[in-house]
Amino acid sequence: MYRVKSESDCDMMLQDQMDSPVADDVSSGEGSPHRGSGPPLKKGPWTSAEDAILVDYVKKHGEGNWNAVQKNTGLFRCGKSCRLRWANHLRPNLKKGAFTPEEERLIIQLHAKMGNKWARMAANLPGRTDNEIKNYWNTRIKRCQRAGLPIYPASVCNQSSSEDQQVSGDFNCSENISNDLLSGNGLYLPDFTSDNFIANPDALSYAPHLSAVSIGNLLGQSFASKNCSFMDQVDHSGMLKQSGCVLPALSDTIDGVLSSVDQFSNGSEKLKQALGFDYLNEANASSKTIAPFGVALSGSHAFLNGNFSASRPINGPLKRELPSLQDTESDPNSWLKYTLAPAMQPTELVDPYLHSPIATPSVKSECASPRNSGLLEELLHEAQGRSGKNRQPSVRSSSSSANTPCETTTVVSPEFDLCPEYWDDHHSSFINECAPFSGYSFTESTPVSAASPDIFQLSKISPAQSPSMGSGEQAVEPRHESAGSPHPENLRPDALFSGNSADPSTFNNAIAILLGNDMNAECKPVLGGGITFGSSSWSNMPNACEISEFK
DNA sequence: AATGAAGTCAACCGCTGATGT
DNA sequence: CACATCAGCGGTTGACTTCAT
Repeated sequence: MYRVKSESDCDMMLQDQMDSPVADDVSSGEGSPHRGSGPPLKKGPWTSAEDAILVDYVKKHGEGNWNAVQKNTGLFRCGKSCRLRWANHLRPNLKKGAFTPEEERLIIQLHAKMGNKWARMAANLPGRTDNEIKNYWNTRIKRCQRAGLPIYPASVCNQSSSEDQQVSGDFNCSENISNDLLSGNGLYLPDFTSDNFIANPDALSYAPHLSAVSIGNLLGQSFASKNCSFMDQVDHSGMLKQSGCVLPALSDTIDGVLSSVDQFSNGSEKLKQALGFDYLNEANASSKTIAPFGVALSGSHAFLNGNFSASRPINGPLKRELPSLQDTESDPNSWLKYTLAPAMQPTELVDPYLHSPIATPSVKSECASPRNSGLLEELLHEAQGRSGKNRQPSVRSSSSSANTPCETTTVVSPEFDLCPEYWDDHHSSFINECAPFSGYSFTESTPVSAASPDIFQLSKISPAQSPSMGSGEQAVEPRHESAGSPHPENLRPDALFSGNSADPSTFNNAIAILLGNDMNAECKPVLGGGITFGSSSWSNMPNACEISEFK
């Protein structure tokens, strides 16, 4: 008679289904948007009667042609729903029940390799469905997030790291990149350099550290990678080889920025100290918060960790899958919060810069799920072990209070300790150099007081300038002089600190791109190891460390 | 015991690529 | 080549359950 127009129109109904044996179920009222134009397709939970009909149909006709199920059986379900029901619940050989520890490990390993490719992961887990895996992963993400634990345990990271060098045809590079770019899978941000990682396994970030991870930490690690080339760290799968873990290509980009910052900061030891970077050279700086960059990036650990939230005005697909140690919903440090929340007043924007969520070691009670079968314990164990090791007292370290487990605590960061004299001399250049990280632009006219970062005048990027805008738009309107879109090459992270990069618009644009404006840009692996973003091949970019601007 | 938070699960939705016409 | 359809994928939502207070 008439067919379902498309699967998006599942609600459309065949007229002849009025006589369906399961028509009674439909009348129970679940979803009936088309009452006037025929019986609606049923939504909601399947009944055993419906299951029986579907099973019977598949036995007779085999899988596929799911829309025909509706026609041939009178089942008031759209083909899509039938397929899903069959695939997830009715097909034989489905494994039910909780994941085994082995399966959990496999999932984590696969996710480290593939990102959110649930179907492909399911292919590696006989009897498991993509939906199951997806649910498991999301739950796990949530749990780890609350606990401030890394998503990938060290063992998995190490294994993935080594495997990753072998696995290249297993999955498509561009897929990985784009997916990971979008999903921010790079939650786990261990040391940026393999040397560091190997020499100092403790550099492996763990929960409390990561939850308070700052750009300073990352920068500090980056400082150690003097000879690393930006692109050298990118292998064909878009991961950071040297990281000791698989890191998405986004991290490459970030690393490029950091390398550039490296250039900047390395040549400005005094400035570094003045800005509170001096601890970067300390062995265990990871639990500290850096205020000046905190303005710019402290919250951005969310970004650096790949934590985006669609609950903020950002591209929708970025929300749930994102492994996040700092839920932007609860984390006052969220950089995106500052960047994208238009309603916030500058004064409101300030305090969070000084606050750092500190996860306590005593996370187990809350975070250990009774259903967890091992991996989480592994993480917890690791976290606890490391927390004891790494939490060395420091003169400058934040005083963490006695928190309830997993409680997010705001601690005034003592890291912000500007040298007034130096700041007076250099703040304007610093502002110009660093502002882009924040999503705000410092104004040079801003009176700067060494003791108080909150006197920074922050001019917010308007929502219209946020990364949530379409890829074709100008993400960040240059707050200052620059007009028009800069050439993509000029937006390369390494360019940010090279040459006369004092133009904040360049930084702002670059950050906008990093944050998503360019996320939809074509990102393809290039034979030879480079990655092209759109038409601009980054493989040609100079080694960031070769830029001598700040040497 | 009541209540709210968190976790789990099933299902839906929108999008995309493949295929057919 | 354009369009329609289908199958599949990934993200999201909502109902239900479990747990903690």
